[in-house]
Amino acid sequence: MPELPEVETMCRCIAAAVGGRIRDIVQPKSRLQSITISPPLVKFRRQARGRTVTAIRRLGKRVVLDLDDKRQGRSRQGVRPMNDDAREAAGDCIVLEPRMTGLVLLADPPDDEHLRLIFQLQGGGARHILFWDQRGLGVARFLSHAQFLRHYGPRRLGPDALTITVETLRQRLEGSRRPIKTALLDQQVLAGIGNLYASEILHLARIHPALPCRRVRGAQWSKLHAAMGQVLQAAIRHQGSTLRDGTYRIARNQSGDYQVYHRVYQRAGDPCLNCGTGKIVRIVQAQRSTFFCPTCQQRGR
DNA sequence: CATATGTCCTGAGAGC
DNA sequence: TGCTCTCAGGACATAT
Repeated sequence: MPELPEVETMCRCIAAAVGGRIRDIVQPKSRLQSITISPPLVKFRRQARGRTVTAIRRLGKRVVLDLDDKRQGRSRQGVRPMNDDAREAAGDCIVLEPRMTGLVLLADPPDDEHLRLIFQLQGGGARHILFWDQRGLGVARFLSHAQFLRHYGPRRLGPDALTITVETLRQRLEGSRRPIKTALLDQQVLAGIGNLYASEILHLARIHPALPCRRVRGAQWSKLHAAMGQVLQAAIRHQGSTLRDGTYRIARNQSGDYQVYHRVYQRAGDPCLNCGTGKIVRIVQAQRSTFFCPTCQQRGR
């Protein structure tokens, strides 16, 4: 399940595709249901053909391919630098949402049967961008700038989890009755955190996942904010987490590393690596597994 | 308005 | 062996 660190890794791995011009978009024949392509492929292809990828950005858990202006042709295009604020694009773009099992790669998909979409390129440093997705819950969208704002504007997507300030984080959550873990998963609150990293972050911050946001105290906001940065940065350094199901990979034979450093996720029954006395527990919140240490993460403090 | 639940999808694993 | 069932969860739609 690609979250911020995995999607950041994908973006870095496909950066060579910047400068490439989209020749065509091909959907391999498959016995499986098609992923969601919006607008439908015929129109998508018509709009994307001939456009140059000017930048590749991460937007929360999504990959964005910025495109040059159609009317302008290809010669005057400079390469737009990667930008921290994901909402700076001015033109059309393609957004790829990996959701549960999607991967965006330049080559070596885990297998061919789940290859969903091929963006054929010319020029630039890559021949194509591949969208591979085992379960097929992923989405590919072609969006005008106005559509992009409608889909992914500040009302739909909160500030990025890597760059949000502690003040903003606090502002957006304090007073809410929701459990802190559920709130961290809400992409309107902040973008990028999913089920795995929510558990890891709360464990590092030593906050009980069921603690209502309004009960989080002053010092805990700083701890939470710091833990978010630490966990996400470390996970990026290790190129994300490849879980037991082995779905996420950087290429066919290359896994992420960060699963080795998980302290709670999928470790129910194991001793806590902080205190050594507690056993990691699994609970269910909003239909999702949460893992935590009842000793280190008490509701009170 | 805030929060909760159902739905999509595939493959793995359990149980009979 | 081979069938059916359940489960995993990101994002969105719908319900309370």
